[in-house]
Amino acid sequence: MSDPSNIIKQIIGKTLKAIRLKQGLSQEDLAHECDVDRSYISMIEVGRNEPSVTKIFELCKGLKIKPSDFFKLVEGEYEKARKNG
Amino acid sequence: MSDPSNIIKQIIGKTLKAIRLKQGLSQEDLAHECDVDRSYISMIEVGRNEPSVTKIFELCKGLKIKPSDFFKLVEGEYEKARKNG
DNA sequence: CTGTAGACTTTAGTCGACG
DNA sequence: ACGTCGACTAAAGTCTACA
Repeated sequence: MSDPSNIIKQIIGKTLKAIRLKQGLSQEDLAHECDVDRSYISMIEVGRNEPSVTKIFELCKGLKIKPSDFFKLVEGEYEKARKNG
Repeated sequence: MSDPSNIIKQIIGKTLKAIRLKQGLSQEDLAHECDVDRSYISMIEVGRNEPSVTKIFELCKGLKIKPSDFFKLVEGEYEKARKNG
């Protein structure tokens, strides 16, 4: 069906990982901060699962960033991907 | 525990409906624009289902708004809800 | 035009354990 | 410190049809 499903999943994972690394956090650290499973964070970052908006809000809380800023980054990457193919 | 799951679900639905109505669109119109089922849009607006980020991007495309703007509205309502309880 | 109800398939999300 | 596999429960998402 609509293929953007995979694109966004990948971008979310990539974005999450970039922010986490920039803050010098391990997946375990973040998992503990947000009270979510570490293996689940791994799945998100790898692009295997697409987290719900609720989960993203929790993740952002752990990362101390605003969800709207996170989604702005995602949107930026999405537009970039759509331009290039 | 505080059930943020439900809160965000409700806010997304409420936000989607507000934007849709402001544009004078019916659920059917929007469903046709985005190529998603009409009954599913109803479920979202009523707060029964929480749409994935991918779905929200599709919905925003049909509404001709930027996803980041949508999430900004959601975040605003979320903060408001957290302040009041 | 909208909400809801089945019935159904796919995916998210949790958890323990292993390389 | 990270990825993944397996198994499970819950929820997303599709579609038809009725009030």
